[in-house]
Amino acid sequence: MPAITLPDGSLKQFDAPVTVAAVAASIGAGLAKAALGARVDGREVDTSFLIERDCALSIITSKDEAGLEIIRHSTAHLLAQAVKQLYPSAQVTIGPVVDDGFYYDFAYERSFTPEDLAHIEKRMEELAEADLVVERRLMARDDAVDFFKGMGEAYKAEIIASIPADQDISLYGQGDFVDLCRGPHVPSTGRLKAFKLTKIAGAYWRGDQNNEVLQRIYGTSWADKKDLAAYLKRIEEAEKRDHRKLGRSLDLFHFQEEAPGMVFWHEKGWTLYRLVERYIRDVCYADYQEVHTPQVLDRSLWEKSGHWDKFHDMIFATNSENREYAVKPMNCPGHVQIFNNGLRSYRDLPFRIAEFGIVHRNEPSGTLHGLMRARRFTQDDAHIFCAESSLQDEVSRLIDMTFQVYTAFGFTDVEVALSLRPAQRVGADELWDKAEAALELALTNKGLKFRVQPGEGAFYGPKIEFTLKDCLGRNWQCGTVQVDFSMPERLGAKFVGEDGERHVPVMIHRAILGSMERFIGILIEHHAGRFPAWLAPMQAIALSITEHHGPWAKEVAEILKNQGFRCDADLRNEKIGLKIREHTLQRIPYLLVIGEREMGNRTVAVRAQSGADLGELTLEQFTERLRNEVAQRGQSILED
RNA sequence: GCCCAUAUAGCUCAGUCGGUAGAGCACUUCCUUGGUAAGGAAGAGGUCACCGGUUCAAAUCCGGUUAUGGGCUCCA
Repeated sequence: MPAITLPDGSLKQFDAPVTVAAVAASIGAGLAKAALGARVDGREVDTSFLIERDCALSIITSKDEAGLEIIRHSTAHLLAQAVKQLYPSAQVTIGPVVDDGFYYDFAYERSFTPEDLAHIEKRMEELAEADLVVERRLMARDDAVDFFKGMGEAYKAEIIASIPADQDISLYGQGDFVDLCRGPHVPSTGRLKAFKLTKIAGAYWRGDQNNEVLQRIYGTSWADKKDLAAYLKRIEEAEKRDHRKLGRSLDLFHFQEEAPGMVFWHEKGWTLYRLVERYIRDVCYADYQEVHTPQVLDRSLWEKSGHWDKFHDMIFATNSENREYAVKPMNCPGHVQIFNNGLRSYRDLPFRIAEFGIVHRNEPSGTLHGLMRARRFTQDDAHIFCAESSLQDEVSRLIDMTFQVYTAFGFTDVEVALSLRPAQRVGADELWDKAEAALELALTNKGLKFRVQPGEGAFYGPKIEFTLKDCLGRNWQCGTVQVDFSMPERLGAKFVGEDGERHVPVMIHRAILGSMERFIGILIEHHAGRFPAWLAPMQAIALSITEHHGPWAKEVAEILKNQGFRCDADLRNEKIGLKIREHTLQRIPYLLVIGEREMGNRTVAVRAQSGADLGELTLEQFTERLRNEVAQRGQSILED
């Protein structure tokens, strides 16, 4: 006789075991229609689930995030069913839910084409239209293995075989299709109303590049057509902020075939770059010695550091006069040379050196991605040589610094991860224990949420990683703090301790932005090219209404430039409407319109990026406003 | 590096069945001297990414290379 507690606290009594669907129906016809699944004492189940005991129940509908996941997961099954019907020799593998959608991986003798995708989608619509009932059943593991093997589904059988032997396996069937699945799923395929297949891609079986390539089909699925349309619109809008598009339209940079993965910075892009660089120099290098080390170093140094062994595939090597060189892929060995140049005392620690270090890495061709993943990039790199005892304090300061900087540039959505010791590593376990504990404690003390990634650390030490998102929500690692037990030793770094003996320092590698290029790419997308005044390559432009007003427009631009503002004048013989349109599209923060009245009063009519009319201002009034805005950079520096 | 797709004027893109290339914007010149998101006219501009093949004939079909885009793997 189950007594069911509903989310509002009310109690429902039943005389006999009931299904979730029946409970939903007893509450209301609308809910019965909307129910996709339920949470029974926290566990997600289907609407067909039979409730036999007292429990807490909440019905899941498409309004819940969990409901959307059920819809997406079921749409993945619908995809698999359609593929099996159209291409019977295709084998199914896995089909999980991802952000905003799902994918399904198939093994098939050829690649799917965009035309195939259209056929598949059409078949999915037919299957949804048919409103097939989705049924769950249990099977013993070994029986399930035989069952799928019998169907020729080798991959499924392999997956099931890796599940512990004593566990039962749940299968979901709809029409002629059966799939291994934990569930829950929608009660029938008619609940899937708004989906679209979006792309085809290759993906390695079990994510291992030594395995065969499967055909992955991505799709998106929503509660209704309106949500689907909104999603597609959102993606379309996001694509407009793509830094590669804005890089061209705002004349910031370009790439070309002769230098794949290497940026040609144009004047405006380089101005932005230098503004970012200046900020980092002011804020992050204050307690550091800024240095600069050679771009090309003898190969033997890279062999000694261990980089040659580990990274020679991506090192650009060169030789000249019978010597072999490597273009530096990292700055650390160079920095160790500076530390080693002279005898260091414990009194010199922590010894902090920083460099805007230009590195070249011959990244695999398929991984390049505009500014985000380049072959030549600049790290806001620094290395701290310190005693083990000050490790935690240094790390703690670095975390503060990282958040201070991200906040100043307008980023609040920062993900933090802690990567721990990998299987292959150097250094004693006690060292790793201490270093991992120091990093973890530093993060915990800040009250930060972070993801722990076991086995993901560098071979030389654990690391903290900070990631930011691009316009399509893809994560890019930017800042990093890494502890290194290996390189100081390998490259002979030593200091004289209080005891008069030589000791090997611990080395911390850290970058706040990570890569200037990547960070600027994300910055462009984050602001959609509409930079705050302190970052805008061009802060204001004086627009003459007719050629007659040119002299004052020119003078305005000169006066502002002399005060250190980034300003220009547009004196072309064009209508003011055109000039406003063009410079608005160029995302210049302030347009200074100059006509008869302004020339007479020695003023400017100010129009903001937003289109807002700020009225007629004297140059003193305007520059005060601009100066205040630029000073916000300073404010974000001061806020701790 | 792997899978798929793409590459036509400075940019965005058409180009049917294989018959030697088109638009809009930008550019140049001229007209227009104007008040908050495109004034008008004319002109110029392409070895259809590159290399090879098929064909009487290739932007178009086939193969290769390079680059780019989306994923995978890897990475800041």
